Amino acid sequence: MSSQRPTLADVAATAGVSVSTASLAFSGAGPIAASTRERVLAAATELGYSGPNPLGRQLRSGRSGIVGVVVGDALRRSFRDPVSIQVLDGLVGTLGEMNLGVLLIPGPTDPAEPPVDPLVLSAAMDVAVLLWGSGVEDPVLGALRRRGVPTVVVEGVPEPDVATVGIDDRAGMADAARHLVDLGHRRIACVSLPFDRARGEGIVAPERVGEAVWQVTRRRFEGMRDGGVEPVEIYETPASLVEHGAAAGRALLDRPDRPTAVLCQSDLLASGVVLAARELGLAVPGDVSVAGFDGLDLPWLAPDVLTTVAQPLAEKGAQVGRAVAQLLEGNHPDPVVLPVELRVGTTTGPVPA
Amino acid sequence: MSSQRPTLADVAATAGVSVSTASLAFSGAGPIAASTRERVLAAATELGYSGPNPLGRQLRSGRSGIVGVVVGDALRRSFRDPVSIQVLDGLVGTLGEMNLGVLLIPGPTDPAEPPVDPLVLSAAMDVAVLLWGSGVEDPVLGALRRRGVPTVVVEGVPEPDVATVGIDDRAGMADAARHLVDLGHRRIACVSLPFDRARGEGIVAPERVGEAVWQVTRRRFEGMRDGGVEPVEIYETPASLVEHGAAAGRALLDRPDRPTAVLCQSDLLASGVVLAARELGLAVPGDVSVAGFDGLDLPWLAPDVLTTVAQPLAEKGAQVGRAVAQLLEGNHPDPVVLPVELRVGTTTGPVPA
DNA sequence: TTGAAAGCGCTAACAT
DNA sequence: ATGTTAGCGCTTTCAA
Repeated sequence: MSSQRPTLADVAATAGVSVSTASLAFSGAGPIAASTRERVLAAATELGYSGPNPLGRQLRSGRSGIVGVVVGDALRRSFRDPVSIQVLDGLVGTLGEMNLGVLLIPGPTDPAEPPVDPLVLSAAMDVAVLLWGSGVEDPVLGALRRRGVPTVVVEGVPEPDVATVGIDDRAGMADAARHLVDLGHRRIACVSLPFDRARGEGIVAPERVGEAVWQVTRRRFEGMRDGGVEPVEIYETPASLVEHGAAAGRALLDRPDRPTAVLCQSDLLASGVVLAARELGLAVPGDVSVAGFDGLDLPWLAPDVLTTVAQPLAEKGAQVGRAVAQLLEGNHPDPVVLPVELRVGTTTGPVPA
Repeated sequence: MSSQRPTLADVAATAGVSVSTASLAFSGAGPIAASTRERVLAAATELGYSGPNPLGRQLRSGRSGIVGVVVGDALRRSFRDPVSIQVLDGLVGTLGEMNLGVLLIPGPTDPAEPPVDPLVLSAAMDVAVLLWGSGVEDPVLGALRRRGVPTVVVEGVPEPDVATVGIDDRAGMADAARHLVDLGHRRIACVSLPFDRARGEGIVAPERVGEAVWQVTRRRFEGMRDGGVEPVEIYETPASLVEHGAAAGRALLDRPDRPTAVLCQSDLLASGVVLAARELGLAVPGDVSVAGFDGLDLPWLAPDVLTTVAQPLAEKGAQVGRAVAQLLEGNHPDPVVLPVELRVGTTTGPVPA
C-alpha cells in the first residue's frame, strides 16, 4: 500500500486475496465467489480505488482501445465542414458501442509545415482512420504503414493493405449534370473543391483538371463529364466553405456572358453561389440554376432548398466503424461504396429564355 | 526475435547492444556514441522497427500523453456549434505543441441515457477537459474526481480541485443590454440557451430563470438584468442552432405586440431570429433589432453584420491548453476569466417610432 | 474457486 | 559510454 494512488495489489492485500482474484473481481473474466467479489469491491471503495489502471491493462493486452482519426485538414477548417462532422459523429457513435475512443489527429495543414503530425508517429492506437482521402504516396499513410497500424481511408483509392469506405460520387455527379442538361442548360460553370494541398483559388484552365491530386475532386469532375457537361468555366476553391462559394459566385455571375447554371462540388460552395446570386440581384433559378453535392441541411438558405446529390454521411461514419472492427479482428474488410441520390430542390429550373 | 512485431529487445540483440542502450538511441535521453546509435538505427530499419511501443513507454512513465475532452453534448450537435469548434481548435493547437493528443469523449446526450460515457470511467488520460460547463453535482466531474484525473472546466464554477477557464459573459451581456436600452428599446425579448439537460423549447415564465442549471445560461441572464433589461418574453431553446433561433423568432415576432428588440444568448440563435424576421417581412433593424453573443463570423447573413458580444474563442482554447500544462506539472492554475467586447453591427438600431 | 508466477515493452537507477 | 537490474500495473495461464 504505497502513498501514491492505490493499485490492484493494494486492494488485494486489503481484501486478503491474491492480485489475480482481485483482477477477476473487476473484469468478471473468470469464476469468482460472489462473497469474494464483494470483499474486493469493499476494499476498493475503502482505498478509493476506482478500477484498474488502463495503462497496465493496455500493455498487458497489447491494445489501447484507441482509434486515431486523422482529420483531413486543420481542425478549424475541417470542423466548419458539416460533412466531416457528420461522418465523425457516425463514427464516434459506432466506436463508442465497441468501447473504443477517438483520438483526434490534425491532418496536413499548410504545405510549409511538416506533413505528418507527431501523433501519427508515436501515439498509441489500434487502428487509424484517414477521414479525407489519401494522396498519391501519402506521407501519413506511409508512416502508419511503417508502424504497422491497420488503416481505413475514407474516400481513398483501394489499395491492398488499407480498407476503404466511400460513396459513388462519380455516378451522383453525373446525375446532377444530366439534370441540368435536361433542363436545357448548356452554359454551365463548375465550382470545384481544392485540387491539392496548394489550395489555389480562382478560375483555372480546363487542362488543369487532369492535374488534380485529390481523388474526390477528380471523381466529381469525371462524373460531370459523364453527365454530358463540359463546363464553360471552372473555379477552384481553397476549401469547401460558404465564403469561397460566394467568391466563386461573384466571379462567375457578375458579367454579361454569365452561365445559366452553376454545378458545385459541395453544398457549402453551392450555397455561397446562391448567396452571391441574390446579392447580385439574380433570381434563383429564374436567372441562374445552382446545384450542389452532399445533401446537407441548410436552414439559413430558406426559403430555398438546394438541389443536391445526397450522400449518407452518418452511415458512412458507421461503415468506417465497422471496417475498424473488422481490422481489429484481423480481417481485411472489402471496400465499401455507398450509394448517393439526386435530390431536386428549388434552386434549379429551366434555362432562361 | 519473435515472429510478431519486433521489440526494442530484438533491435538491441541485432545491433549487439543492451536494451537500455538501444532505448537511449531512440530517446536521446542520455550519453551515447554516435556510432552505436547508428548501429541501433540500422538494426531497427533492418527489422522494420518503427520506434518504441507507446504502450510500454506509457506504463513505465505513468503518462499516456492523452487529454480527454468531454464535449458538452452529442458530437453532431456540439460540432455544429462553431463556438465549441473554435475552442477545440485552439486547444488542439496548444496541446499539439506539447505533444499531447486529444481523446474525444461524448458528453451527456438525452436524459434517458446514462450520463457518463464509459470512456470517462476507463480511458487512459492524464488530464480531462469539460468543454461546456459542469452542472451542479455533475456526474462526469464526479467520476473524474474519483479516478483522480485532474480536470479543467470551461465556463465552470470555480471549485477547489478543478481549474477553470471562462469569459466575463455577465459583463458582456450587460453591455449588450445597455446598448439596446440606450437605443430606446423597452419591449425586449430574450432568446436563451438551454436551461438544463431537459432542453425544453418555447416561451418560459420569468420565474423559471432561477431554476436554470447551466451556469452560462444563468450568467447571461444576470448580465441582461445588470444592463437594465427585464425581458417581456423569454424563449428557451434546446440548443444553440440557427433553426432554433428561427423558431424562436417566429414565435416572438409574428404578432402585433411584438418586441422591438430581441437579445439572444448566442449568435446562432440571433441569426435565426434575423432570418425569421426577414421571412416575416420585418426590417432589421427598422422594425426589430437583434443582438447576439459570441462574435462569430456569419457570412451567410450578409449584407447584415450581427451586433454581438465577441469572445476570444481560440484564445480560450489556448488558455485551456495552458491550464492543462499547469495541471500536468502538478500546479493548480488560477481561474482564467477572459474579457469580451461589444461589437455593434447593422442589426441593431433606434427603437421604431 | 483461488493463488503463484510469468511477462506485456519499456525506462531509469545504478554499477561498471 | 554501456550493461545490469528492477519494476511500472495489469492479465492470464497453470497449478492447487
